[in-house]
Amino acid sequence: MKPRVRFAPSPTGYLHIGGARTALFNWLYARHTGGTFILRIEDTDAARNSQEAVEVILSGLRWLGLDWDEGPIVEQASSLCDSPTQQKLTGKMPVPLSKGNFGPYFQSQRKANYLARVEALLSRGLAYEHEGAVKFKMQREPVTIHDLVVGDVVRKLTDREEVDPDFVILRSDGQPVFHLVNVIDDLEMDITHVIRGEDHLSNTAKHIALFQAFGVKPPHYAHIPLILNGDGSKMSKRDTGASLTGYLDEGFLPEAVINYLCLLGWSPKDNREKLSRAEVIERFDLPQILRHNARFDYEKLLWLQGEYARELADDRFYELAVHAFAKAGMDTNKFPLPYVKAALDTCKGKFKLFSELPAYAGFYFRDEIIYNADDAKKVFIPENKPRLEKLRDAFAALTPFNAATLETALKETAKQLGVKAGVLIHPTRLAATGNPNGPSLYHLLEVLGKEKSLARIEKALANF
RNA sequence: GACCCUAUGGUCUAGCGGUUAGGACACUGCCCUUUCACGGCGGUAGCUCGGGUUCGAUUCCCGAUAGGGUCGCCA
Repeated sequence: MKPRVRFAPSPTGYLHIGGARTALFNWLYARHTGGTFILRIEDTDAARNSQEAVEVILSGLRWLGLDWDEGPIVEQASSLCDSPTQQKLTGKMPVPLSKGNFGPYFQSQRKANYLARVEALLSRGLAYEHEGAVKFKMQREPVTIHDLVVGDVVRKLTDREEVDPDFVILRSDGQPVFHLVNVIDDLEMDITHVIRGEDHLSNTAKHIALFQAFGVKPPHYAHIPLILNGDGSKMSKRDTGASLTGYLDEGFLPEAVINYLCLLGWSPKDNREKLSRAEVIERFDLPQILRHNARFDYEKLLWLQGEYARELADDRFYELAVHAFAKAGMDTNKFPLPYVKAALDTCKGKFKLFSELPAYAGFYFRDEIIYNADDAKKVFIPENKPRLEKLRDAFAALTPFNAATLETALKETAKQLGVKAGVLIHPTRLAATGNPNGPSLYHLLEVLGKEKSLARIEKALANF
């Protein structure tokens, strides 16, 4: 039988990076084994449940490219959309729809099942009413959990459970609780493998007992280690970097995020770090999952981001770049397309995050150049003024105004002045871009064109 | 507090009784580039501690310590 695995998030309005990793591992296992990946929305908590909150999850998974075989049906959304909440999942759909033969995949639509199951437990004496709620009669003996990652775990009773091991499965307001619905759905959806965070390991004893009460063999469990903050503390909602959406907003590439997430808690064991999606699917399996928690290393993610950013196909690179400028309030559409492309070509491979791009190359699309104060103090000095004037004259005489002629002219001028090229390069760069670093000076001037370049040098001369 | 999981450089990891303990990120030196980035060649830095088992432990066992998790009418 082909594995049936599921990712079962609850719509809280954001998708935790650890949740995304759990989804990824489930998806990878399904794809590796040729099994089925199921997305189930655990929206039993009506207070927190909303269409927008569901959409945060769906758009997050879509952005990562984690497609599900069974689960909610959604409209296609642009992978570039920044705010998932702006996307309309169900503008026309009052009730979320599902695909798959085990639906619906929203727990809010499955309540009758839960109540029937509770009735069955009640009638068989396996549960009882207590202060208006229904409690499950939990066994008093230790439960052995056969975990595919951790191994056999004998879960003994805690001191509290020694007093009362039973737990509520139906609240006094009639709402079923997580442990119950989670088990019933896994059971009714024929889930074969439950891959989830290690934070569920202790509670698995309850789940196993519930499966047994329903007379069904529990699924295989695989508890994966947690993702911690860089300082080793628990990564909670308010920590920066905890939300998947944040990475989208910062201009990360989904392939970089996916690749990095794979490396947290799983290893291909052959020293490979950068792996394509197909390579990971081929190599991924439960035994290679590690048992200890991993700290999130933003720097390493950034490295991977740079790797993928450098090899981006031109079309996608332009699209993402234009989008990044638009987000920063700069409309590149006001400029001729060849100019925009030429400008962006000088930046490719030189920056990592698209959110950096407006600051890195904004000078191409802005008339007002704001000089970096520290650098201006260093290079806009009196002895450089006549040098820059001489260079301006040399540039002004250039007939083909391109990178090659600019370089020759600059070096020739430097030679005549008896100074190193850098003495001319720095003030010129600052005049043209306002920054001490950026794309190749000669190429950037070529893109800017003779008129603009000379005008900027002229303007800088007034600042000495 | 009880119960559970875990422990290799700063971080992610390879290792599965005998290795000069390997790789990657980060840091750093040099080269390349008269910016930045990329690339190339080097470098600093590691088996948490204490007992066992063994001829021999990073590796196996026990304990301690540390970190994380669970003990809800949250999920």
